Amino acid sequence: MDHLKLISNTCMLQHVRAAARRVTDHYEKALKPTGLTASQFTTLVAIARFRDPPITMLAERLTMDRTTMTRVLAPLQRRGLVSQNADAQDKRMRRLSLTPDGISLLREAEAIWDGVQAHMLEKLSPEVWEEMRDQLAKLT
Amino acid sequence: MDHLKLISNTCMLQHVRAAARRVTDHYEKALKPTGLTASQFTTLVAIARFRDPPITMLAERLTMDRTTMTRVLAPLQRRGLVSQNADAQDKRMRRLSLTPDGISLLREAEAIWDGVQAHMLEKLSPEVWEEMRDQLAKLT
DNA sequence: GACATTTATGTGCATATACACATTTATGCC
DNA sequence: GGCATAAATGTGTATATGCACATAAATGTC
Repeated sequence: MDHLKLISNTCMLQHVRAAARRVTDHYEKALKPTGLTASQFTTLVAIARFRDPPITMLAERLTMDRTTMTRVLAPLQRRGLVSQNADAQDKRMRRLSLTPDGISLLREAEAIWDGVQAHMLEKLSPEVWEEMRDQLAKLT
Repeated sequence: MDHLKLISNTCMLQHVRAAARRVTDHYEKALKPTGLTASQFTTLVAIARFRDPPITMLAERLTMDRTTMTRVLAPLQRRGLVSQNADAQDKRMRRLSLTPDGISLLREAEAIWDGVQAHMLEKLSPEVWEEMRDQLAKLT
């Protein structure tokens, strides 16, 4: 097998990114009724889970660049789903929280997630996915 | 475990995308001397491997949207690494090929790839990666 | 041979991604 | 207290990603 075929067939960069595109496609099509993108859904979940996180912490939790996080938040704030408030102690920090509309839309999206996630798990089985997730976590 | 934690911990969308960002980061930092991005490197490899492919075929091979492929090609053509030529039989098709500069830069990038890929395989082992790649391929 | 359909491609738009650089506020040290 | 440093955030720029829509060339049908 020549070198180019070796790269095509085994390159981690290519295969992990292609898988991410395919997975994104599935979830975004399902989430379409909410108008949320993949990044936006993930962000809403993280804000709800981590209770008023500042932007930098949110970015770290999602393994996302801090400045990317800022851009992802923009359409969410424009839609009135997320609000920012300066921290009382440290005025540099902007703590993020879901608005009532954000909470309500997230509930709707969570129900959709249940369905897509179940559908995706059928392709692998929950056990294989759990194992894969742990392996993916090693790619740091 | 509440629903938000379940999503955070198991969501395929989040974990596969986060892994893709991390992997991209590793490869792009290594490829920096070539000035190639992740998508650009992958694209050069595919053009070299599939011998003058038209854009749509290239996009299919890389599981990438056709219009995304068009945009990825733009900076490569601007740099004079890739050229387009209308097919002799079917004038709708634009067949892609590497220029001498493109061939030369790809050779340089391939050498870098060997190093990064080996480094990434150390995190998993080649066997685990091969298994993971096959599982990722099921996520269609 | 004319016309509807299909196929290959491009473009406008919105968001995703991250680097380099700039700004504001907090902290540490003397 | 004053100043160097660090920390949290934003902005300009370039590429990545894909949808909706548009165009041009080939193909099929009558």
